[in-house]
Amino acid sequence: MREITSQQQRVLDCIQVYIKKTGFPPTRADICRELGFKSPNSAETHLRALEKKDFITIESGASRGISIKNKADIHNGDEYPVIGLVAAGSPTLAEENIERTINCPKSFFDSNFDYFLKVKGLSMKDAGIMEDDLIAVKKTSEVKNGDIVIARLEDEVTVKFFNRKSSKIVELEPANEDFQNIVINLEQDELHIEGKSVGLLRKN
Amino acid sequence: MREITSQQQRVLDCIQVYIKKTGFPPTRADICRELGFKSPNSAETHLRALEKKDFITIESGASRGISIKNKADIHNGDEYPVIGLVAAGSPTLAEENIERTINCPKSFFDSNFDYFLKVKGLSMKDAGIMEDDLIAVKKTSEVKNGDIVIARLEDEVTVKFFNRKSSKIVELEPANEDFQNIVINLEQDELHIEGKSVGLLRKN
DNA sequence: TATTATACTGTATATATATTCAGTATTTTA
DNA sequence: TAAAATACTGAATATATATACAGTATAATA
Repeated sequence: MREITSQQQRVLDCIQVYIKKTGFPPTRADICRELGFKSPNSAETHLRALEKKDFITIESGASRGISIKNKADIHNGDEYPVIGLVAAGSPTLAEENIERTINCPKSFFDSNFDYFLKVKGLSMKDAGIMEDDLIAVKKTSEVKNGDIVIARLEDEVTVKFFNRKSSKIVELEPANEDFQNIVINLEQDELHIEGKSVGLLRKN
Repeated sequence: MREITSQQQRVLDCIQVYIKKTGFPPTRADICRELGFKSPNSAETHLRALEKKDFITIESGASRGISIKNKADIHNGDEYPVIGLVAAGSPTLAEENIERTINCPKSFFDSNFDYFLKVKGLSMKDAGIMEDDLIAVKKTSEVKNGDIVIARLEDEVTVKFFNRKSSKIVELEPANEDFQNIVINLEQDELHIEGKSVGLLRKN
């Protein structure tokens, strides 16, 4: 895909600033006013270019129907996405999995983290992790025994204690006597470590 | 100022959800579609009421010119004190009890809160409250059965479930079978409710 | 070298949208 | 007890807005 041009960047910035200032996106006329264009079609063509390059979406027929994409990427500030325990193997931070975002200082937990994961079930209840709790997840595959990890087994995402038994055996251990350990033979089964828990947040 | 009504709350929520979903505010017709109104004027009057009560601003003449207020409150965070479970009967928020402070948005938990309380012991472990967890405490004496309360009995501060048995009997119930209920006869013993838990924060 | 993308002006228009006016009915406040 | 607020339906309309069409010009591709 072609790179964004400087003028298109100006238009994109203009949209962002406008939303920040007013709370809603600009019209073609608004963009012209902000950037000094004399024809609404100037804004229109730039918008269509930005849409083609996947920086924005344009809702057809709707006034001010501009929406800026890649909001998940812009969490370098302090808006952290909250995602559910997605079963499907879709990339965890995909837009459609983000339930909402939480405003939170970067250094809120001792280690930097990337997103909040909403807990389903009680398999970790003895570790004080209850249903609907939000686990602060740091994306990493470097985990050690005893860490609470977010693991993906085929299409299922699960939160468990990590315990490496040998070079090829890993056990995922729940903290609830009603649940069984999950034993994984790395030669047969695929285990993907999404990250580990660095904190927890509960609202009640 | 008059309180927000339930219907106005529905409209406000609808706007919030719509913006979250699409990236731009709804039209009057959109609100009608979402909430089942049959006349755009239904949405219009609700919007004007919300504007009057200062929940939103409406840009005159602009399409989708709705902006939700109070975003400033969300962004200017505050320093909240962390205090230990102090045994002595000194005022809880006395300077010497403050271990440190945590920077956190005001509306971080659903209800406003006043300080973080660092948990000692495991008497509430089945409620997912572990040692060294930080409970977000809202200072209030208005609690109802089932609330997790911060109570002071003589010189001891404790966190338990609140259960009023009768006009003079209150039980403080732990969430751990190794602990006993604390039965308080209000005619004999003094019970002071410091506040209730509105959330929890764990760093690990 | 032909084609496509970029970067605009200028005009026109169907329709999306805010907004007013006219009603009805219930609840809340003064 | 009268006035105001709430909670709607239904119709009408001025205008805000997206969007197509007709041009001009330059730079980047293929």
